[in-house]
Amino acid sequence: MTGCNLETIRYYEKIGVMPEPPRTSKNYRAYDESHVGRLRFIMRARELGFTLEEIRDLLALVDGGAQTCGEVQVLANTHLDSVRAKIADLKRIEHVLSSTVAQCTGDDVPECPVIDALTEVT
Amino acid sequence: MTGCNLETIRYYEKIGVMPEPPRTSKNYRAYDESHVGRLRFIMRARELGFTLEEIRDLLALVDGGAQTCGEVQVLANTHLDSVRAKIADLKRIEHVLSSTVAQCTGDDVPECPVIDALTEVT
DNA sequence: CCTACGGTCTGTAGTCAGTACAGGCTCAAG
DNA sequence: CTTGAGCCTGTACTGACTACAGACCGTAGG
Repeated sequence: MTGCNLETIRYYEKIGVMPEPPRTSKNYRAYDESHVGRLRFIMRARELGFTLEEIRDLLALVDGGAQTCGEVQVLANTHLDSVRAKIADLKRIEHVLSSTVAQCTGDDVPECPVIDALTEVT
Repeated sequence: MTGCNLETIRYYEKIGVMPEPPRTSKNYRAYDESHVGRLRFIMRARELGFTLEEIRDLLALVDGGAQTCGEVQVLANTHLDSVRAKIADLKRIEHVLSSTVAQCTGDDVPECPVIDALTEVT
């Protein structure tokens, strides 16, 4: 229903972000709509890059039933900051790498600007 | 000399990207200039986001002594592609997240666009 | 009824790139 | 001689899963 890997769901159960569902007589997990909704919530948050720890915090607010927009906003903004920091990091890497690779001849010669950049003594 | 954590160097030795250095009579590792250069190479490559597996490949080329600019360029471009893919991913996340958070009132009310987006049934 | 094939169950081990000890040896300064 | 710091090995931990092993269960076909 959710497209989530089965073992991932059980992992979520083990670390406590998914509740333990009731069992059938044969000990099979019997999920209902509430579990599906919960799992979708987790999956969407994961897609947005939230860690399971952050998701735990979000869920704690929602489960408490007394979450406020302000509280959620703080969590989301913290995460947004870390996403932006990662983008900045990767852009810096992209810049260095692409300008170095651009100097490659790509030929069958041993001299290579990429190797030079990595070997530099400075 | 390199600023690298000691345990990290030993880890690199264990996984075979750093060579086992000769030992003193008291079994201490005795590094020389070549080790320092090697470690700096690894550290620079790590800073550029290369995985240790990719670094292993780069080092294999260099160690063979017969690396060509073309071969290195292929490895670097593959990595560059993955960096660009990550940037695109994060930008998508940044966009969704920032436009959702922008709708927050930040007030002491339970209604929250972020929670709504994560809970959506669609 | 029997068998084969797929599903679920638990539990453990592996991934990546390190970090953090525990328990022991060695070295230099005071 | 003591103290503190360095090094040694080895193991366990992180996050977010994935991949089995070995056992049980359920259904379809013969």
